[in-house]
Amino acid sequence: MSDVAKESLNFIEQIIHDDLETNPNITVHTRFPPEPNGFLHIGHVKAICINFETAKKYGGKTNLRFDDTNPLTEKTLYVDNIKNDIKWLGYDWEDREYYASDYFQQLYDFAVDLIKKGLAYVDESTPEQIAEMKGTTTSPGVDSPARTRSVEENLRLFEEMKDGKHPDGSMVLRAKVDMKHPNMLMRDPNIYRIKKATHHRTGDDWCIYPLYDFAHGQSDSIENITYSLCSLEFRHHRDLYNWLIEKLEIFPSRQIEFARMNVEYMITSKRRLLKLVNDNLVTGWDDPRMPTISGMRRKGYPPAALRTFVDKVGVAKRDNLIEIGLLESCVRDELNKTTARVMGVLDPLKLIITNYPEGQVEQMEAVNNPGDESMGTRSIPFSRELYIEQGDFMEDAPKKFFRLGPGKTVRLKNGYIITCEDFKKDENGKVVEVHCKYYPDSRSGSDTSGIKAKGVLHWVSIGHAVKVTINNYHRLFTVEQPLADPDKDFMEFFNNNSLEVLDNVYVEPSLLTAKVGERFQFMRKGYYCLDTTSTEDNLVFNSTVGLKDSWAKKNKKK
RNA sequence: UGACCCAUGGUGUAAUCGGUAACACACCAGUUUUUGGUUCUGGCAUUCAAGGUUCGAGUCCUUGUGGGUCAACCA
Repeated sequence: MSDVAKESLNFIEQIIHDDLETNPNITVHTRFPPEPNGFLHIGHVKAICINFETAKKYGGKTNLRFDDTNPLTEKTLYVDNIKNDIKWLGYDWEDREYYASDYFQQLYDFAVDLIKKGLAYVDESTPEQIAEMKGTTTSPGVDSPARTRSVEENLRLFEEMKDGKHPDGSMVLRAKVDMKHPNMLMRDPNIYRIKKATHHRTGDDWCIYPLYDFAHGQSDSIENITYSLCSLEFRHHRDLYNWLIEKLEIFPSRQIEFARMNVEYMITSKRRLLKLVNDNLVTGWDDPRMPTISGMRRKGYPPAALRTFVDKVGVAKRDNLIEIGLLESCVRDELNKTTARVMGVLDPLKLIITNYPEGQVEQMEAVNNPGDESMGTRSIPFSRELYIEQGDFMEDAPKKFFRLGPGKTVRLKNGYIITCEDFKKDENGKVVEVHCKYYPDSRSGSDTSGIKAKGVLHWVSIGHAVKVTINNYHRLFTVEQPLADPDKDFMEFFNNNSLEVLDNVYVEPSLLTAKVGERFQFMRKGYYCLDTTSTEDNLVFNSTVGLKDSWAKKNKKK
């Protein structure tokens, strides 16, 4: 059977596919170009995956290049974090770690070349004057008086700029394109400015720095990037990108733009995320509620789930709002396959098995993952006094409630079948103790009792359980699009209950050996990940995502 | 009162010389299940609008409508 089932290509792959047909010798070379001025977030994940995966698909390469042309905002600390995040996501740039700052001399030479060609000039107009002369989207701009300066003078002035003979902001180098161009970015864009600041890598070697439009495309060219894949908001820059490549006569990299993704309940604006951090509304950039890679990692999202997510989101050019459910489904799917099942009781209720011998302890064998035999088994202590969930007992249980209630019978997972015979309440009427009898011949794995129990409950043995802390995380915002309403500040939608700490949680003793970052499925509850703040005395688990809960959904509907 | 980009189900994407709407998530119903998890099965849109070209249009043309982007010595 031939597998020529035409695989559908996204529009970028289509372009590459067509290029390859005309010229099979093309090596697909992409790049991921972050500015090291902050933390990577879910939006960057898409850019990373697209650049790396596209190259991989065509046997090409992807460079990591730090776009560090603004010394005021960039730090080596961010460089290290970014590299760590990309590695964690599962991508490898091998030895191709580059910096725009590596090209400062080359870029300077390009600028000199442009001046010599009569295509760039030094302008000492103020930012206000330059803005004024730009015109508007509906009216053309006017030429700056500096536009007619001679090549010689431009050369001299530009060199003086480089030599630090002029103060910050006193003049800029502009490309001479067209002040009447319909694309505002083509109206003689600034390409070099003076900044007497210490650069995180080049120190004080330079006091003039290229602007984005004179650094990005040129760096792409220098690195022989064939496809420069970026998000749609750079569309208008492409005209300049191509103009500069043409005038400089350098390697013709091609920029292709795709739509960035918007995810429900998430924001990626650095300024706004910073506010959450500064106002201590989250514990930091790696708070598990944050949309940063470090936050999602700490929350327990597996890198493979993020990659699958981006793949399922696809690549196109239209505006989109991705349902958070898609992300969570990718996370669940991955975690379902890879995590060990354990039992933990989040809201304990004491259960006494009245006919079970006092002091007796049995080790029950439990399968770690019913879908993956290779994950093995473990043993769990079973005894007379256990904890079950408060929510698993109801005094007046409806018929469809497959859990415990007076006279009801259930199986204790990996244990015995029990029937409820009695319960105790405190002075407030709250059930505090449930009494059951068990059937000795119903032990898991060797059940000869013939009793049927529809419900299955998780539990822990009180005498053996480990008390831990759980951080239950909920959405950071109360609406899908906190930024959608122009009349309202996004903080109006901040969810003040996004963190719920449970400190009366008991888990099976096997969890004592859990490692930070390790992920588990707490049966019937959800997925949890051991947090970095865990200590030997107190394990802290972060909620990653809940299990699908059709019972809760059904009840909610009523 | 400009230029550029976009418009397929609830959501995100497919439909590769125009050939009769596919996949995933979500949802609904059922199946399986010592997790109300998982599995499996079935159900769920005629493609923004109006014209036009054509035997045939989601795909081409025209005109609308709607949405997005663009004027930092930021990237």
